[in-house]
Amino acid sequence: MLAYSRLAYKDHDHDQCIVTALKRAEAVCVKKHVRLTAIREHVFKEVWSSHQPVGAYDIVDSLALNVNTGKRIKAPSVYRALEFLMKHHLIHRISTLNAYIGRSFPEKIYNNFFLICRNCRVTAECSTDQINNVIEHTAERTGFLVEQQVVEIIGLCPECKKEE
Amino acid sequence: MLAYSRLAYKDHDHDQCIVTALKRAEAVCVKKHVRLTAIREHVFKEVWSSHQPVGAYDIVDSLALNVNTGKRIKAPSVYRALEFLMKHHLIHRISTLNAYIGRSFPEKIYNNFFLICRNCRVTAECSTDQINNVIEHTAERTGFLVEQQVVEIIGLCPECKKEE
DNA sequence: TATAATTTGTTATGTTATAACATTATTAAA
DNA sequence: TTTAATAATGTTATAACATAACAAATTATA
Repeated sequence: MLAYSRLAYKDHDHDQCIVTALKRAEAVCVKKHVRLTAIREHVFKEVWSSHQPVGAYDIVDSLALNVNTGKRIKAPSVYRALEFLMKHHLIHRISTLNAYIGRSFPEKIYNNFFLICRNCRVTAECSTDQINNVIEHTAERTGFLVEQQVVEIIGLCPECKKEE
Repeated sequence: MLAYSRLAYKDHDHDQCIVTALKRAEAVCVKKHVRLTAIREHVFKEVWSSHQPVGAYDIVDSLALNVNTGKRIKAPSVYRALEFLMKHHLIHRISTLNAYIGRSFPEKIYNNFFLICRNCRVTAECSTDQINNVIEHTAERTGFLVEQQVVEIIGLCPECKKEE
């Protein structure tokens, strides 16, 4: 079965995406007894601000001022928040873009991959067991133990394909 | 069919790997009427100096002095050489390590992936049509046009697996 | 040889990420 | 409910990776 973040390619009420994602994140944090602090929540929302991966320094810039103290939030704080969000499987890092994107399938932690549009940068997350199986199977034959997968497909999304 | 760079995991005469790779690179350059200049050859050999991906600044450091002029080869020169080698499919960039590694299958340009040991960093290149097919097939179902693939598997190589 | 095209040198800077240590906030224990 | 432990954040500095812009030298071609 193939699941992917279809909304990425469609007009939609993106605020709703953010609200939903945030609710899920809150639930995860409650369940795990970890804290979704103000900074972490801000960073999470910035990551979720679109279906394009967001760079760490974009987040630094857009956060600009700490709402509580009026001080500028600096890179290490943002990276710490990203690290926290990664650790708890709330976001992904897109290796080929050095950027971060929200998780579309919080329940499917491992076998996901990404379709990254080289034109508009919109990035869809896909989830299918097939790719996982092939990777596991081929790796096993070489005696390699798979722990983590980075599968990033670069090309043209359905919208940008039309225009070429 | 699965092909992978088995030697990466075995004791072997690595100088032979370098010699073979260099010969192939020379042949490619002759065929394409492009120049494998001194710098490019040095960079190529450094990339091939082991079965672990090599960082650009490792190359800068190890090149140290230009054999011809006695001047230090600086980052831009190394990056240009890497760019050239990438363009002509003579090396790969490993996205998750920001590092470069020689191509094991010069003839198989697209559907390759990597098994990267998180312990010793030894990286084996694999070539199989299966993974390619799955990716193509799944992407197509979403209307996405695949142009490039980054498939990097992180885990433990056969040797390091034993020791854990 | 003159001209164009390619390659390299050089300086500076942009971009991404983390180390190290001080301070503050929160939680848990006494 | 003060006290101690833990977690989170602030702050400064720098490491690591990469490229822009322009000058000089080298190589190919007319």
